[in-house]
Amino acid sequence: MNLKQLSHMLQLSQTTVSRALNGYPEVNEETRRRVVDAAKRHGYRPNPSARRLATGKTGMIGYVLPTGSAVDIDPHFVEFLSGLGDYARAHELDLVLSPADAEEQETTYRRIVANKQVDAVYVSSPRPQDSRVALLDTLGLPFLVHGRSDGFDFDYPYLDIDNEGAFQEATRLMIQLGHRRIALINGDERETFAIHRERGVRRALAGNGLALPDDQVSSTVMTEENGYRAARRVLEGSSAPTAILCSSLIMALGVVRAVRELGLTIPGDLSLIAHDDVFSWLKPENFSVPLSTTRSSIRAAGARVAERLIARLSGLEDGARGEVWPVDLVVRASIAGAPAGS
Amino acid sequence: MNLKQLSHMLQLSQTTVSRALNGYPEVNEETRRRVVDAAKRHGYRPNPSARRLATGKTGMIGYVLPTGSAVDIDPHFVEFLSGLGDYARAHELDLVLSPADAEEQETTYRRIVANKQVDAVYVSSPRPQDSRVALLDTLGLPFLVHGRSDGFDFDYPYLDIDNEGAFQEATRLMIQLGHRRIALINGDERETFAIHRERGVRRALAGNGLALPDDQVSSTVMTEENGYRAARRVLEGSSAPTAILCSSLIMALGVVRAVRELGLTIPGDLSLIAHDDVFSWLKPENFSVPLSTTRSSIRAAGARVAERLIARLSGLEDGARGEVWPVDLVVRASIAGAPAGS
DNA sequence: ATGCGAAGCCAAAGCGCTTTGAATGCCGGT
DNA sequence: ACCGGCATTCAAAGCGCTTTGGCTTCGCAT
Repeated sequence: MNLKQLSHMLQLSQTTVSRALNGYPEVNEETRRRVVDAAKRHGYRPNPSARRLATGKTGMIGYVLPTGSAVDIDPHFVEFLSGLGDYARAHELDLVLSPADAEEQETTYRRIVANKQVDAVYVSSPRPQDSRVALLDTLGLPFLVHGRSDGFDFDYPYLDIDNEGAFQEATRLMIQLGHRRIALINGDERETFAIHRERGVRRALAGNGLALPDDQVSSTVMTEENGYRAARRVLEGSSAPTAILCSSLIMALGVVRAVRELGLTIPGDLSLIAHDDVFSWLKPENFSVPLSTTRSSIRAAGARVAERLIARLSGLEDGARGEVWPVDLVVRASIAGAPAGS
Repeated sequence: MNLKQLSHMLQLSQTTVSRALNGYPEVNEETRRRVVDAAKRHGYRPNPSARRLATGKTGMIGYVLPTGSAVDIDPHFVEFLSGLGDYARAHELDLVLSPADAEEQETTYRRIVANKQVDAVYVSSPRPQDSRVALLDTLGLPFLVHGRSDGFDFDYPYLDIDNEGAFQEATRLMIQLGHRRIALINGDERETFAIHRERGVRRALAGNGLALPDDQVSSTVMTEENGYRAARRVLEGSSAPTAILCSSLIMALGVVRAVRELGLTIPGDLSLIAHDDVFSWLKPENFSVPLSTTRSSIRAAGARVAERLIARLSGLEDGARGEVWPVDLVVRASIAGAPAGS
């Protein structure tokens, strides 16, 4: 059943039927009712390919997926996707993943713009002065950044959490508990979130006349193994920390392993706070010593990104609004006062 | 730059240019060269929307993403996606994710077929007699199943690993080590892979005159917490197992936690083998006691699925071939002879 | 009576490609 | 000299929608 058949059946022109269905004003309400009704009864659905060709709108949002044999997609991605999909579903909005060489994403972005493959894209894991943001801005493709890219002289729409505030808060708490030697086990230092978190830690320390020595901070891809290595390094160093801030639950697994291997205990010898993106398959309360966390649901962020993207496509949202979510600090058993004599 | 402009520039008809570019035989080789050359020089790329409308082909593959507030996308998905994307990238093949209510995927499948949104789809986490497989078969949309769906009287294309063989092998090894009470901590029992794994365990046990009591098997969503609970349950039961087979590394984390809490040791009191889908962020060799595993890279499977899908679209693969990969059994420190007197 | 704007509808022209059906020129065969 | 056949090429007809520009009709002010 296509438009031609439907309009013929209704004894109307395609123009009128099309307009009736798309909510244009220049059609009699009575007529519109007839049309809408008939369309529903016959299960008419406009052919998206045709509509696309005519309007240039695709009804899809895109994401350029960095790939490569050496590239591992972050497990956070899937959680984000859950939220995004959950929201998008209600709007029958599909998501197009365009795989690209991680080192050469620009051509892919250009391609999807030239081909008008999607109406908008979202960008994740941004870095300062992220080239993708600059590119999208000049290409004019609507986009939304999950995270933030500092250092631009123009505004752009983003959704981020208050990484700096969260880690500042967590650090401050450690300090209040008497900790003086605090280490940071962070994510990839090239990414904005990691930079913000480190800044938060430094701020809190500086506010109390303390510092974060370079050898007390590690910035690597967030795997269990890297968490373990970083923890061993600092804990076996000459001035072992009494508190550690960690950027992910997965790294925290490694930290806990290192602590155990060294015969130390949490929170007796070491206090630990990690960031929790909220996974269903790994929960901080289920660590052998329940983990204190800075918590923010990445899934909720996914839903919000979908929501804003959809708003933007339907013209409800414009401008380049940045949105920053506060982060919860959840205290559990993994922190305590600094060990005496430290 | 569109076809019209290009053909005008070449003083040729759109027909000929189109044919030259698409490799049709009825065009002079000399002409073809000219056309191809000019197209490249001017960076001409056929508009996919137009091509789609004309041919019905989209150049995209699809995946119906089950969503819902209670639905958690499996972290395995992202690893699979890495492989898929990595392969698809080389072919400029995009992937369309269509979110659907987990309980009502059929309408979504029907929609993407009716709209001709993709050329083929892949299906994952199949169950026996999976309705999606039956549906796709009748709808005539090319598809490939990652995993297997037993119980159909027709053939369909799939890529699966030998779950039964892997767990049979692992169980047999436990038996050879003297274990007699073996428990299974499995994934969702409704999914084929879990059924096959359980079957593998039972086969091996039966082959040695042993059985798998119902209270020694647990089948739940593969989270750390569920692994922990299942482990506690069996280990605190009246006839605690001396060996456990576990369906995922994440669950194994929970098992290890339970073991530790109960004051037991691996492999002294308990031998453990888990299935490893190969994640970059959590490796079996990094468990406090290195974990023996049945290993199969889900990422490689993703790449292979992409490869076969592409072959199918270009007409290179037909038929309904099932492909089953063997699984490696990797022995590490987590297994040992059954404790004396057990 | 005349003019005019608003409401409502329509025919037809795209969107940019593929593909059908036909035309042209050139060859060897009879 | 004439014809069927092959190699090339082209004009035009879709694909199914949106949108432009126009055409009626009707009510109301002039």
